[in-house]
Amino acid sequence: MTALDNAALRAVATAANGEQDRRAEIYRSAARIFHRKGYHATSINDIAAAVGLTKAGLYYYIKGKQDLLFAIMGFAMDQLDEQVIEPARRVQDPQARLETIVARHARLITQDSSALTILVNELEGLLPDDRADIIGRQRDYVDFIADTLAALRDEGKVVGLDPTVGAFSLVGMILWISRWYRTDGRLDGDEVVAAVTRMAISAVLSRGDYTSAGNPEETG
Amino acid sequence: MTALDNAALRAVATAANGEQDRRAEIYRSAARIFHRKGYHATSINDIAAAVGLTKAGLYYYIKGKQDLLFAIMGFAMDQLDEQVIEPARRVQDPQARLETIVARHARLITQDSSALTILVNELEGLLPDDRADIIGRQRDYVDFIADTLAALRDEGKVVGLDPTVGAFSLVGMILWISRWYRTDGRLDGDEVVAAVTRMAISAVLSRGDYTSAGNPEETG
DNA sequence: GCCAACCTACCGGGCGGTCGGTAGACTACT
DNA sequence: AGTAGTCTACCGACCGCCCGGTAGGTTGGC
Repeated sequence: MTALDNAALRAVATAANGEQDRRAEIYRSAARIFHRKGYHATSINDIAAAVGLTKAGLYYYIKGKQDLLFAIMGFAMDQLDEQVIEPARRVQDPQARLETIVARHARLITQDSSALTILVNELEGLLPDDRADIIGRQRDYVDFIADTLAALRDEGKVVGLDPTVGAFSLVGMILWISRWYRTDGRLDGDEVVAAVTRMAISAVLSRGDYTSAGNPEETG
Repeated sequence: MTALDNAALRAVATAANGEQDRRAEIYRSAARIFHRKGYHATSINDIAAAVGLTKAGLYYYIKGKQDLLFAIMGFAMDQLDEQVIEPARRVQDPQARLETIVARHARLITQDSSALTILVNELEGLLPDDRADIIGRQRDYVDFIADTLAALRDEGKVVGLDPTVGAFSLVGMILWISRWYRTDGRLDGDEVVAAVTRMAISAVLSRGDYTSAGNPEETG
């Protein structure tokens, strides 16, 4: 029964896909499950079952649970490099560049948040060397945004905002999308991306007439 | 040796504290470790060792790992209710109320982010009933912010921003603080709170002269 | 003598990971 | 055409370890 089902599924999969992207299917499934349950709460058996293999069978394709995690995070970081950082680097005007960063990052998340969310939530599951690698790449990304904010400050468009704090805050706003955005929700992906991008730009650009509403009790 | 050390530590602790806030010390330690390593990666032994007990000794005070987590999250949610929501409810003016929410929530995080961070990161470690409880209280909080944004929209201070998206985005910005803020960093807690509050308000308030910098390549 | 506040020793179970296979497709040689 | 060998893609069974949790003490202060 189960053997037959598995054989049937495998036949379909083989027909649909090429032949050796079975490994890709494993990474995709693992990312989905890590995203849903968390790295530590996910067992190798969970992943094996999700791709129709036994645990031992799965180990034919992967080296271990930690390598699986590192590979997923590396993939996510590559996505960020290729789909966000590189395109944004080609935009000269700082404000347009910032819009590119936010919009592209947000769009990646609305399209498939698994790997990108794991990237920020499961750092402590990595081996020290791997963690250092990923953290370094993440810091580069934040620095890139901070540099863009510094350029806006030099243009006079941003006043009184620490570029690093600004960069972190924007990143937080963007990453949080994966926690509340639902594909079948009231707004579609493009609307969410547009709304968040508008907020992000508005958050950093100075407005000449800004004044606090004042808050008498906010002193203790 | 170890027994002596433990006894010494206990003596000091007993002298310093009252008598039955040993339980509070356990919750505080557990929150700190859950925050650092994550719930699933933390063993009962880790917590026991941190408070100078054996595992069995720890079970004299707690009912189980899951109850410990739920208690911590409940405590964090209580903090949010008492230190953020209730004070903000007493502020009538919508903009001042939003400033109160952001500033107070951000300040809680810069002061001690453990419980509040666990509150958002370890939901899937809870039993279904407990999870439903916490999620409900979290939703109430987001709705409270969204209502405040809706009030600002009615005043004409916010234009074209979906209150729910706005609320989620602000929450994301605030929660992310716990990931980058360091007590010994360049900026102190008050500066961070002020900067984030200013950004949050600026993010939602409309500016008459806003125009996108335009982004030709951002169409595919 | 009693009770709060612990301890040592243990339990069943699930974990990541490995070992020794083997069915079957595909070649290689006769 | 037959058959021996080889390699890919898996599986069942197992390992040692550590987990959350418990049973049954022991001890020291009242």
